[in-house]
Amino acid sequence: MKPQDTATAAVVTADVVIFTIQGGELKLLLVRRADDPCRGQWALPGDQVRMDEDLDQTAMRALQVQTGVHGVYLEQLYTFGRPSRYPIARVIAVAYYALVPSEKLQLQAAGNAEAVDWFALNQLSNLAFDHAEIVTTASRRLSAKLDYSTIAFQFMPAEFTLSDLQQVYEVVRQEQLDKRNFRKWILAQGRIEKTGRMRRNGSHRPASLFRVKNPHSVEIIRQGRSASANNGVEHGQETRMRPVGQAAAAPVR
Amino acid sequence: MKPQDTATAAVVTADVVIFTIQGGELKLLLVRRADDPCRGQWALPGDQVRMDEDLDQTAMRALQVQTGVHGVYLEQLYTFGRPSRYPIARVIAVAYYALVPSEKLQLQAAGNAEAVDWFALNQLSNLAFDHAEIVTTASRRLSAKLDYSTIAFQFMPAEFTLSDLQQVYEVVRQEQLDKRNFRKWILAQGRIEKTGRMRRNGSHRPASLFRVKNPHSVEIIRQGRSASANNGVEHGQETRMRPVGQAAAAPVR
DNA sequence: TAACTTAGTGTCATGTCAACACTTAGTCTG
DNA sequence: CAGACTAAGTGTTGACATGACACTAAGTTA
Repeated sequence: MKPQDTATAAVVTADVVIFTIQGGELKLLLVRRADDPCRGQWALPGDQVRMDEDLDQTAMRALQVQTGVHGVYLEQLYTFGRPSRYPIARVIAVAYYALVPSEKLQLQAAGNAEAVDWFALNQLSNLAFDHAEIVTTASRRLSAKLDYSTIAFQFMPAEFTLSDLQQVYEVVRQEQLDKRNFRKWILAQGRIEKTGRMRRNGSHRPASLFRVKNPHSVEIIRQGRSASANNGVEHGQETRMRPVGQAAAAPVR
Repeated sequence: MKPQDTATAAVVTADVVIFTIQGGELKLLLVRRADDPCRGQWALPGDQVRMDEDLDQTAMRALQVQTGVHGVYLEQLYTFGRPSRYPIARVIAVAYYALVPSEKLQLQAAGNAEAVDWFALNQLSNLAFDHAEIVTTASRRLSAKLDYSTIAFQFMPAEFTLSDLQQVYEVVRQEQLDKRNFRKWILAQGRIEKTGRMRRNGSHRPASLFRVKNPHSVEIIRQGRSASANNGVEHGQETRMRPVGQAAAAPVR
């Protein structure tokens, strides 16, 4: 509430889980630490929040330094502050996650061509600090959000096929989807449209290309079906997850 | 990531939006500030994160100091860190929200009987700092979570009627529900059971009392209907929309 | 005992979801 | 140039969930 004299001045960082889809896998960007706590280990890109900088700005800066990309989806995830998460100093991490379309990927080694690489989600070495936990939280959030928002489009390049899009859902959700049902569902939303062009690659029928009508917005889909009906009158009168406490289920009491 | 010498040591606080249902209204607890930035204004209860204290602990402490209650639902919400949100110093607020059952309400003026009071959500004076924004974020989260989790039970006393429970949904969601459909829906979940006792108050038929079978857990309901498909699912935790950028819709690019 | 008040209960139409297989349009190869 | 190969593309149906809708039951009070 109020900064007292006995203040705990902590270092605050913004760390970003940068996701992309590459080669049919969900990957994220890691940086090999050059400095000492955990030197040599892979860690999430991030930096300290500067004095006159918004948290979002710090996250965006970290994102751009590593990937060079602009204008990608970025959202605050959760704040990690266990005192033991960082040795010696008290460092609190405001974690973000970002989605980068595969097309923008080449920019990877933009800044310093130091040790930066993409890793598939399931083959992560042992990450620095509590970054493994942050990654887990981010993956869950991403997967959940695919269901009830249009966030998946944020992975897509300017033009893509329906199979491409379906693959994004399959890779993130880690389950197979039915082709016909998927197409019906995604087209019924009316959020993508044919570009008119075709992609012909392998030795098979070419695929229609689509674009996202509104690529800069992420909307909520599932319009809150909620606790059964509401209005209507009859006879003129009727009328993360992430609670504090153990891992993710029951709050401490 | 790493604390540098040019470090930004910020003050970090945990502020809590404490919700309860009282008199058919969704209310939250505010404290009148005694100290100077914004002295005299109403603000969310909160305190600085101490050096060896987890963020969750700070939030719980703030909760207990003001309400005296133990064992209520507490969940991290979002972190607010605009440099301008606090004059002079850089103060970053990790916001939490808590749900307190109406039964525990009397404990209100437990600690210091200073200025502490419950306010209906729609009649808030002008709050200190960016606390109005925090409250808005918390309300949205709460309302969303009612839909896809069993969080509503956290408002309930040990025994309650179905009408009581329905009222919680109606008050938070701000819409009327159909009695028959609500009962069907809530009972079909199998998460509450009759205690066998009745409550008789007004001059009308008495109501059966119910209890929550598993009052300490908050579960996800809506089992991910997702993008059409075959097998079952798991589920994450989650929140709702809040991409970096303009208010709440489109991420900055 | 009549009036009042909230508790409590079931059906049906509609929409949504998931399961399911074959045809089309290309390329490649023999 | 015909046959094999590959991924694209396309509808129907049954099961289930949702939401609209009205009257009876069991107390209390006048």
